[in-house]
Amino acid sequence: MKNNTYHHGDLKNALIQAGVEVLASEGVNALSLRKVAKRAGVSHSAPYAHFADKQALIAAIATEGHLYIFDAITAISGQYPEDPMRQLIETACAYLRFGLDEPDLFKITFAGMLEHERDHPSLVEMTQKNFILLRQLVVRCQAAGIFATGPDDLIAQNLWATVYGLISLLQGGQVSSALLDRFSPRQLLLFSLNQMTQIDIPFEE
Amino acid sequence: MKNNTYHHGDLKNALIQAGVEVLASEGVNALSLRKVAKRAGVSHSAPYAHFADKQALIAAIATEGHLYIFDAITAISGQYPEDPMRQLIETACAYLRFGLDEPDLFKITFAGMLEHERDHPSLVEMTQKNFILLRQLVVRCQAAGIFATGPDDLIAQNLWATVYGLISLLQGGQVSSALLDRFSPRQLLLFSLNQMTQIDIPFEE
DNA sequence: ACCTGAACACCGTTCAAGT
DNA sequence: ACCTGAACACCGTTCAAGT
Repeated sequence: MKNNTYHHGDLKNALIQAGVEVLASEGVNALSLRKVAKRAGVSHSAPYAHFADKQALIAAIATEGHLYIFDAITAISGQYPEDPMRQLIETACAYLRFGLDEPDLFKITFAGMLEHERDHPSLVEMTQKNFILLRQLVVRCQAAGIFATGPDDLIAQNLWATVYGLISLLQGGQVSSALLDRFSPRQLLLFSLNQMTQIDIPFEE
Repeated sequence: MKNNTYHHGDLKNALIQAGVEVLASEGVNALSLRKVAKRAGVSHSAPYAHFADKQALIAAIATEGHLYIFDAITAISGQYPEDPMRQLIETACAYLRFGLDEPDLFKITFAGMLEHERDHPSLVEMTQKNFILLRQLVVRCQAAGIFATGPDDLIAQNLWATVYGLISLLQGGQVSSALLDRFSPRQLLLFSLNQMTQIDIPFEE
C-alpha cells in the first residue's frame, strides 16, 4: 500500500517497458539508461539495482522482442495447420511487419547490437527457440516440396538471412525508389521467398 | 613549410582515415568525434570546420567503404571476363571478406546507420554505383542462365539482401555454432547463392 | 580559412549514504 | 533490498576568440 515513493514492486519490468517506449518514440540512438530511468520515475542510478549495465537492459529489451515474435509465429502455425506454404508466407510477413512497425525494437532484437550476447542466457534461449520454430517450418515445407531436401538448419539459416537482409535494407532506406515504386515491401519479400523455393509463390494475396 | 602546427593541408582526409582506424581497433561504439580529432592531433572542435556534425563524418567514412568495395568488385569483373558464375561467386566473397575482416567499417558502410542518408549526396552516388555494378553482374548471369529472367534490379536487390543478411548474422554471432562447425562462412554463402540460382554452384573451390 | 578553449547539456558508471 | 545524490570521465555541439 506504500505506493507513493516508487517501491512499485517491479521497477525492472517498468524499465524494460520504458525502454520499448523510448525506442518507439525516439529511436535506438536516444535510448539511454538515464532517460529510461527518468521515464520510470526513478533516479538515474536506480537501474543499476536491476541491470549490471546498459548492455544488460538492451539484452532484456531484445528478449522482449524475441518473445513478441515467438508468440506471433506460434499463432500463425496454429492458424493454418495443413498449409505450410501459407505458414511460410505469413511467418515471413510477420517479421516484415515487426521490422516496419517497430524498426528500432526490431534492430535491438535482431541486429546483434550486443557486444557479448552469450553473457545473457535468457536472450540466447529465446533466440534458439525462435530458430527452432523456423527449422520446424522448413521441415514442414520440405515435406510439401516447397524447399528442396537438405539440412533443415542450413535452409532455415538462409531463409532467415534473406528475410532479415531485406527488412534491414528496407528499414535503412537502402532499397532504390525505382523498386519501391513498382513493388510493395510485401511483394519484395514474396519475390525473395519465391526465388529460394522449388514451387512458385503467387505474388499477390 | 609551416608544418609544425597542424596546418597539414588535408585535415579532412586525416579525420576520415583516423575514423577508419578507430573502427578497426576499437569498434563502432567507440567512434567519437573527439577521439578522431585527438588521433589526428587537433582540438575536439576542429572537425567542425570540415564536417557539419558527426553524421557527416560517418557519411564520409561510409563513402570510403563503398569506394573500397567498388574497386574490388570492378577488378573481379575484369579478372574473369567470360565467366559470370565465377564473377558472381568472387563478388559475393569479396563482400564476405570485407564484412569479416573489417566488421565495423562494413557496418558503417552498409548497415544504414545514418538518420538522413539523402543529405549526403556523394554517399548516395557511391551506393548507386555499387548497385549498378550488381545489376550488370545479374544481367550477365541471366544471359548465362544462372539467374532466371526477370527485372534485373529486383534480382540484384534480392542478391544483395541475401549476401548482406548472411554477413550481418555472421558478424553478430547470430549463426548457430552447430552450423559453423560444419560449414565455413564461404560455404554458407555459396549455399545461399546456390539456392537462388538456376544452375548448381559447386560448394568447394 | 582554419583552428583553439571554454562552456553547455547530455551520457555510463561508481560509491557512499539513506530507508 | 532498493533507491538517492554527488562525483568522475566521457560525449556532441556551439561560439567567441585567435592566426
